Amino acid sequence: MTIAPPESQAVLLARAEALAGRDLAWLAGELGVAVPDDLRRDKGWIGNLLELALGATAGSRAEPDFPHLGVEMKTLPVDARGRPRESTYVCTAPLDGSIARSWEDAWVRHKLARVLWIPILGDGHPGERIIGAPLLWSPSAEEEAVLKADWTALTEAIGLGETWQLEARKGKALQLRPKAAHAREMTWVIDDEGEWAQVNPRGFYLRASFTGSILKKHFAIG
DNA sequence: GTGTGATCATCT
DNA sequence: AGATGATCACAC
Repeated sequence: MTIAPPESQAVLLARAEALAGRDLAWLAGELGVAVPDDLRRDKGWIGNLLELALGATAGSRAEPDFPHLGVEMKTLPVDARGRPRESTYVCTAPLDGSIARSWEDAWVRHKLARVLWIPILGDGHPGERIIGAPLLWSPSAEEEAVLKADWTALTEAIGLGETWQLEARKGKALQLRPKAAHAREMTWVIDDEGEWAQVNPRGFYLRASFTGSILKKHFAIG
C-alpha cells in the first residue's frame, strides 16, 4: 500500500494528528506490514512504518523525508513520563574534510530546520506502542544557538584532526557517536599530526535531554 | 562502502 | 538510571 506525498505541511500535520492515539499494530495492519516481536533486528521499523503512513518519499536517500516541503520526520521513543528514552540520530558526521565551512551551510542545520516529531509511547511489544501527538517544529533562537555552538566545537575538533576528542561526552545538545555496522568499520581521516589515520565513522545525535526539552516546551501544561 | 531508519548492550 | 559506545537491516 502506497500513500501519496502530502501536498503541504498542514496536510502532513493533519495526517500525523489523525494517527495520534492509535497503536502500531493497528497502523501496521492498515498498511499490510508485519509487526516484529522486538526491534533488535528491526531498529528502524517504527520510523519506516511512520514514513510509509505519512507518504514520505526520500527513502534512504540523503534528503529530507518530504523534500518538496523541506520537512524531516523523526519518531521519538518516550517513557511513561513523556521523556525521550533514547538520543536521536541526525546525520552522518563528515570526518574527511568535506565539512561545511559554516553553521549556515551545515548539513545538521538543514536537517533540523523543520522536523515533524512523532512521540512513540511505551517500551513493550512494538505493536502495543502508541503513536503520540505530533509536533511540527523549528528550532527557536535559543535552541539554534545551542546547536550552533555544539556544532562549531565538534566541527573544529574534527577539522583539527583531534580524533581522541570525537567522543559522545562533548556537546550540550548535539553529540558525536559511532555510526556504523560495527566497531571494526573504519574511515580515513587526517589526524592532528597530519597523518592518515583510521577511525570509526561518526554521526551527529541529539541528546535525549534536548529533545525532551522540546517536547516539554510544547506539551507541558501551562 | 555510505546514508537512512534507529535501538541495543554495557559501563559508570 | 542515564549516558556512552556498539550494533542491526535495508537501499543504492
